[in-house]
Amino acid sequence: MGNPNILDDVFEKFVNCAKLFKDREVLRHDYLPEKLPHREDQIRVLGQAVAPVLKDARCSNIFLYGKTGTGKTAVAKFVLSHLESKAKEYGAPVKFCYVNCRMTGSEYRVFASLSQSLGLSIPFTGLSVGEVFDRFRNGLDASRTIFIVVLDEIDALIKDRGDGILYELTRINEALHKSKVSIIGISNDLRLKEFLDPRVFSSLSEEEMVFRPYDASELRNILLERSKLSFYDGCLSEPALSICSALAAAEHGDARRALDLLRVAGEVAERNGSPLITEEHVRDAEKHIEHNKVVEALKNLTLHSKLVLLSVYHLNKASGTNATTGEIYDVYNELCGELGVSLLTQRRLGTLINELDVMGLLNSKVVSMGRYGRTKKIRLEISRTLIQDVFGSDERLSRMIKYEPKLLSKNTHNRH
DNA sequence: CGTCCACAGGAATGACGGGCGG
DNA sequence: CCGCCCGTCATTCCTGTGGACG
Repeated sequence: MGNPNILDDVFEKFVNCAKLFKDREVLRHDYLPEKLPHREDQIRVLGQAVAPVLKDARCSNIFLYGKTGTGKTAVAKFVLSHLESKAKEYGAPVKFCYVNCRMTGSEYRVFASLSQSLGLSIPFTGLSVGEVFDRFRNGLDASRTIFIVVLDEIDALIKDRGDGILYELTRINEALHKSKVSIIGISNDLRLKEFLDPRVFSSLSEEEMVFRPYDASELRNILLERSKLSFYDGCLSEPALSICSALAAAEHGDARRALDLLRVAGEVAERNGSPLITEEHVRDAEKHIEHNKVVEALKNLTLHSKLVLLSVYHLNKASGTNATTGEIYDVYNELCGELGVSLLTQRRLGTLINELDVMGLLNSKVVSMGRYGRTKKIRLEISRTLIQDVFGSDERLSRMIKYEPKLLSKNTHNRH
């Protein structure tokens, strides 16, 4: 078989080159450090807010706002884990449950997850939401605890499912005799209140905390702390550290982003056999991360979404101008015909286009062409070559890349 | 100034695979 | 095994609309 020397080389290089990583885990964003620099105030305030539970009282419901990577989740977990150990010390019957609403996905699973943390077993599916809620309530009351529910990324749940779950939760205390519930809501979206029933909102944010984005120097400190744990001494160059924090600061002060950059930069450096992480490696890392995200997104699309993208691909190439929904539908129709695939409605196509827009693969904006109607102008947001690269490996799709839609030639009645 | 195009995008309603309790 | 409910994807039907044209 083949040529073992090649692999030998790779392994050899890996083992021999200076090791950079002491502990890679530290740079993951779900790692909870012992210190959260620049969040001392928030920790203190949140700590004060939840402290009453140690004296058997319910604490206020609290809402944490802030963009991604501003430390909301970290602060909440940090405070609660300390609270938990304090509670043990005092023998206070406190329990908490952390749920990430976006990951969890639905009301049903949120309640299932809450119930499980109480030791109740809830089937994956099969029950009505009401039934799960009842079981949760009963189980909770029986457990005689003060229960703190952390609902992270709550905006994701509310935006497409409404505030029913929160309404139920805010009222649950009325039905409890031996237990109490407090809610800590975490939202990335500052406009969340607009989506909420005002009654729910006011009961939910008895207290509010806003997390400002980190600035470059704060990010720098955070990275410095973590890099001490994750890399061996002297492996990280000053300029690399600075550029990491600057890049992440430019992107709404996202610490998560900064940590990702640093970790990937480390991996790049390691692969290059460099004993030092340099500015260059960080820049490579930036491209790398972006590229990977897009490729992953492209690969995971459904066939129809891919065909929509390809339709835009063809239209943009042919006319040089932006495509409209109608044109896309025509070309998409043709591609489906070529592949012998049943086609979706135009209505459905509209939502697919919006989804692709949100993912940043397309750019669409509504424009009115007056007498000639109202539509969306759609443009590809990613390079054509990337589409060719990713879709080219699929036999059917690569045929559709080469295919020249007939409609393009006769469909040249473009005004203005 | 009203008309009317070419859609946008909300609401209601299936169809369907998965999974439950009984 | 049946009847039921879940969540997801899709269709059907629908009302809404910015602005160039006449």
